[in-house]
Amino acid sequence: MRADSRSPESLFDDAETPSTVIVDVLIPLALDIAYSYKVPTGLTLAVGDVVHVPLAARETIGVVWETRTGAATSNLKAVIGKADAPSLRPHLREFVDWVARYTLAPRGLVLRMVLRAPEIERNERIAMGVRLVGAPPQRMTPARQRVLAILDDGLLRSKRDLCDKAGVSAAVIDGLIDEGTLVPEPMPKAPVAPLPDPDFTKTIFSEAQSQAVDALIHAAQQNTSSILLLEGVTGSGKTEVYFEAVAETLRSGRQSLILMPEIALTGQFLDRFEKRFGVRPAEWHSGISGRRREKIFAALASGEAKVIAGARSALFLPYANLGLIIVDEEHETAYKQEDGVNYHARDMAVVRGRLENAPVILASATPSIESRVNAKARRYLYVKLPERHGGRAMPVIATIDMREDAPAKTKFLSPRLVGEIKETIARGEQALLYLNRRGYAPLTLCRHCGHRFQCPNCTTWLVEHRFRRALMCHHCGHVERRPETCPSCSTEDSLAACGPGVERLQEEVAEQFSEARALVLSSDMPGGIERLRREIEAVASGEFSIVIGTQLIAKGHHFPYLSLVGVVDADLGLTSGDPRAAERTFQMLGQVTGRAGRGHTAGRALLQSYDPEHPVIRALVSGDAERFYREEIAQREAAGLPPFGRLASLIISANERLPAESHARALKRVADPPAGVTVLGPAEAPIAVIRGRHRFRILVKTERSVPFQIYLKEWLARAPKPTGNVRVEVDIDPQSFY
DNA sequence: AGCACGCCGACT
DNA sequence: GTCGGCGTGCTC
Repeated sequence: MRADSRSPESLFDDAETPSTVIVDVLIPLALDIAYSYKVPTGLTLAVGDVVHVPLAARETIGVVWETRTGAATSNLKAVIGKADAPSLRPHLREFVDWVARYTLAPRGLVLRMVLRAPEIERNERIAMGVRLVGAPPQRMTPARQRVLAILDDGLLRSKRDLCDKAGVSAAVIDGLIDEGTLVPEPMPKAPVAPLPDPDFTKTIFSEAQSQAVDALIHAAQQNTSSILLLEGVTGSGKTEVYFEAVAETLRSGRQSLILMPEIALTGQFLDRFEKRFGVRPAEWHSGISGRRREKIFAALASGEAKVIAGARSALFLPYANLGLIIVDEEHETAYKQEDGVNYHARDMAVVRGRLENAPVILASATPSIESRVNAKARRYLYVKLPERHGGRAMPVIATIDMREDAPAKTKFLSPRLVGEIKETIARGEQALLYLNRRGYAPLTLCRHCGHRFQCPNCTTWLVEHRFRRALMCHHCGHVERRPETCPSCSTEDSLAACGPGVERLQEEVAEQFSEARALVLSSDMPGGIERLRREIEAVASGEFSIVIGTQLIAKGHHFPYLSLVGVVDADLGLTSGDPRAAERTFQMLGQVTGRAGRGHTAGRALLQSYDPEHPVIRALVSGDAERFYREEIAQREAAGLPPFGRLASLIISANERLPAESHARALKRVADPPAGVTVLGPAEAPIAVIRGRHRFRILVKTERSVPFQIYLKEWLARAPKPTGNVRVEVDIDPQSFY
C-alpha cells in the first residue's frame, strides 16, 4: 500500500492493491450521488440493504444502491455494518430514482421520505404472558382464586389482560409466578393490522354501480398496471365501489394502498371500511407516531399488512407486494407537497403503480382537468357513476342574483337566502353557510382619508380578526394590532371593515336568527384540531341549526340533518389570477353543495352571485359537469395554457433585505428561456415570505412532451448562476409524466 | 442534516 | 481587535 494515499491519482491506482468489494451508498441527505464505501471482510452486502456508514465525523444510515469490485484504496471509508431494517426492493429503488429525476430533487432527499418513516427499528421488546402450569399455591386467596379460574383453560394470557379480567393487581400474578403456579412465556406478536376479510359483508349494488364494480374488479385482477378514473357524484357510493377492488386484491393476496388527502382520514371512512371488511385498515399519516410507524413499516415490508389507508407519504412505504393503489378525491390540492421534494402524490401514485404492476384507481366527484383529459384521451380507463344511490335525489342548485336580490347595506345575506334558512330551521333541519374567508373582514380602510391596511411584506390587504383584535396577513402570517385611530390621518373611529368573513357572517346570523344555535367552523379557531373534530361530530348529530364554515367543511363529512347549503359569495375565487381558478371553484362548490340532502330530505343549494351567467356558476346550476370540462379545456387552449401538465411554476426566493435588486437578478435568469418554453408573465408580488425570503412565483409552459421538468433543470443549469442571496427553485404545478 | 469556513457588521 | 450571524460548500 502506498504511503501517499491522499493524492487524487491514488484513488484510481489499483496497481498494487488487491480487488475488494465496494458499495455505492445513497444517503438520505440532500445529495444526488451515492457515495462509495469499502465493504469490510466478513460482511456481505446486497443492493437495497440498509447500512450504517461514516460521513464526515458522524455516522449515518444509507442504502446500498450499487455493488461492484474495485481497487481497495485506503481513502475510501468502510461500511460500519448492516442496519436492522428490511432491505429496499428493486421497485422501490427504481421509484426513488424516478421521483428524484422527475421532481428535480436530489435522490437522497427522496430516499429520506422512504427512510424517515421509521426511525429504523430499535430492538423490540417481547411482551410476556403467563400460563397455568404448576400446582396450586400453598396459600389460596380470593384474588388468586379468580386468576386461576380464568387461566383454567390453559391458554396464554397477557398480564395486563389478566389483571383487568380478574380485578387484581400485577402483584398477585407475580406472586403466583414466584410460587411456580404460573409460568411466564413470550406472547406471540400481535398482528399490526388485523387481516381485512374480503367477504365480511356483501354490498348490494345498483345496476350502474355493478357495472363500475365489474370494471374495477377486472382492473384489480390484472397483474399489470392500468389507470382508471372513477368519477362519481357525491353520494354515488364511490367508496363502496372501490372497496370491491380492494376486496379482489385481498383475495389475490396482494397489498392495497388507499391514499387520501390528510384531512379526509376521518373516523367516518374507517367505520365504512370496518363495515365492509370487519376490521379497520392500518392508518398512515403525520399523526401516527414512533413505535406504531416502525411496526407498520415492518409489517408492510414483510407483506403481513394487507391494506393501508394513508396520506401522501404512504406512497413511499416499502410494500412487499403492492397490488392496488386508490387515490381518493384525486383532485385535492393536499396531494401536492410543496416543501422539500415537490411532488404530486396522485401522479407519483400512477408512476409507482406502473413500476409495481399495480392498477391505480383515481376517484373523485369532480376530477382534476388533467385526469379528465387523460381519461377522455383514453390514456386512463374511465368509469362514471352519474347518480346517487339508494334513490336519493341530487340537490337542487339555484342562483340568487345579488344585483336584484341585494342584501341591506353592510349585510351579506340576501333576503331570499334568509327566508330559505328560516324555513329550513323551522323544519328542524340544518343550514350551512359556506364562505371561504377566515376572519371578520378582508379589508379595512379609513373612511376619512382612504388609507388601506396592507401587509408590509406582501401586496395583500390585511384581514381583520375582530375576535383577536388583530389585522393579519393570510399570506405570510404577519400580524399587527388593530389601531383605534387611522395611522395615516390620525382620525379617530374612522376605520371601516369592508366585505365579509366568517366572523362577520356569524354576527349577521346572530342578528337575523337570534333563537337558532349557530356555529362557526374555521381552521383558525382556537382549540385546535381536537376541538374541531368534536364540533364536526356535534354538527353531524344535529346539535346546531346553522353552521358557518370555510372550506374545511367541504371535506367528506356526512351531515345527515343538512338540507340547505347557502354559498355566500359564489364568485369568490373566480377572479384570482390562478390559471386554475375556475376549476378550483367548480370543484370546491361541487363538494360543498354536494353536502346538501344526503339524509332523509332532498337538499337545496343556493349560490349568491353577482355574475350568475359565469360558466362555472351555470355548470353548477345545470349539473352539466361535462360541459364545464369541455368549456374549461377550450378556454385554457384559447388563453395559450396547456390543458394539463407541461405547466410549471418557478419559485424564486430572495432575501427580503435586498428585494428589488435580487429579484431583478433572479428574473433575468428566466427572462431568456430556450425555444419551446414560454414564461407567462413576470412575478409581480411575492406569494409569501418564508424565513426572511421573499418567494415569487412565475408560471412557465412548454410545448415539449418530454418530462419537461428535466428540460427545465438543464436550462437552469446552463443559465448564469445568480449571485447574491437569490435562489431559484422549480416547483412543479399540474404535472404530467408523458 | 450537521459542520467548517469565510465574509461582514457590531461592540465587550 | 474579536465575536457572532449568515451564506456557502462539503461530506465517499
